[in-house]
Amino acid sequence: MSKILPVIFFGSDNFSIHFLKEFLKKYKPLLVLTLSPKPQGRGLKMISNPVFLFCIREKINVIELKNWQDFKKKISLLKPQAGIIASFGKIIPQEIINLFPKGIINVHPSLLPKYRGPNPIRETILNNENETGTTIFIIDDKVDHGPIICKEKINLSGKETYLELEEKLAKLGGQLINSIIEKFLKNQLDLETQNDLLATYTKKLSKQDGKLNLDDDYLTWDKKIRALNPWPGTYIYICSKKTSPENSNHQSNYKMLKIFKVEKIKQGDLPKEILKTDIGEFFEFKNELGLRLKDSFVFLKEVQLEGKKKMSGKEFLNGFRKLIFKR
RNA sequence: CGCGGGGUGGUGGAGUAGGACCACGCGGGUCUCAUAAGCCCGAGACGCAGGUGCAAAUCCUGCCCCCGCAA
Repeated sequence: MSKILPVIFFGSDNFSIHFLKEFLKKYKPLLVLTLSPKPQGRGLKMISNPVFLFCIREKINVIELKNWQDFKKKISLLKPQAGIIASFGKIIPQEIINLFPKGIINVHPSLLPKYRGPNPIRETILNNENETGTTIFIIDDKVDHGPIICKEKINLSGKETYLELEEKLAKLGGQLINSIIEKFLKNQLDLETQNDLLATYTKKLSKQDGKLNLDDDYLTWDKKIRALNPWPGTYIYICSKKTSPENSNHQSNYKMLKIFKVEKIKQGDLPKEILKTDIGEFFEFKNELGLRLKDSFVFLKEVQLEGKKKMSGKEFLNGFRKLIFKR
């Protein structure tokens, strides 16, 4: 049986859900607060937050944040001791923080003070770090800045994708919280101030950051593909005109081709003609779609053309062979 | 009513009114020392419902489904 703790949980995405799954093995929060649905997706439909749906399914008290005033009333009813945040997506006003006698603690997927800010997991992969971890700290008035309760390191193999690492770090966060929360509520923990001199910051990413260049090397592609999927996505542009595109390179002649998975080919396995392929050119080998990069040859294993479904490189080749080898 | 693309054999595509085509896969045959090879033969499809036309995959109307962008 889970023990009910006098805490309120704040979360709004998959990281929060992975965390919650771990947390719920031992405890239950008084309440989960998530963000209210906003118009999104195709047709701007209202779609409930995944955390909201998760809590309904797990039969946990959950409310959507309408405004902070309403939430204050909720707090005065429930009288929580502390708050726990895992990827909430909104800054909590100081006024609200003050209503929690023990404060609010945050689960952050990096080894603070490194990788503060909104994208620690993605940037960790992009920078090819060989270690990362999860940090539990108490929030204050600056982003990811408060005193640290505990942190735990994990080693990276260089093969992790965003989704894998997100799940792993969230789970670790749950385990850490489970091991300290009761002591925390009894004020039995020592805190460690962050050394701001060692701090690094991550920035918001945009679609633009997912662009892959045909003349980049394999490592760059690999890092981006692992770090930037499913969002913001990694892609190249290919010419979509069937007949001689030479007379015009107008933008409408190009379509975005998302690239989800590539696989490096040993050069020794390739025949001579293919080794002569120019950088950035496609080729066909053993019924698979290949692409020559700056320093290597890869198979495109999983791709998606604008407006089409995600498909294997092989399937893409079946239909778009003429488009790709028009020359 | 945010913008846009699309539903064609098992898979991915071409095809804007009159023989449904291509690639891969599948079945059979054949060639080779051999092949994720070649050659021959074959099965199998136009999302649903109406409408216009001598004739509809193609034009019109309604519905269902899939997807990209933007946020």
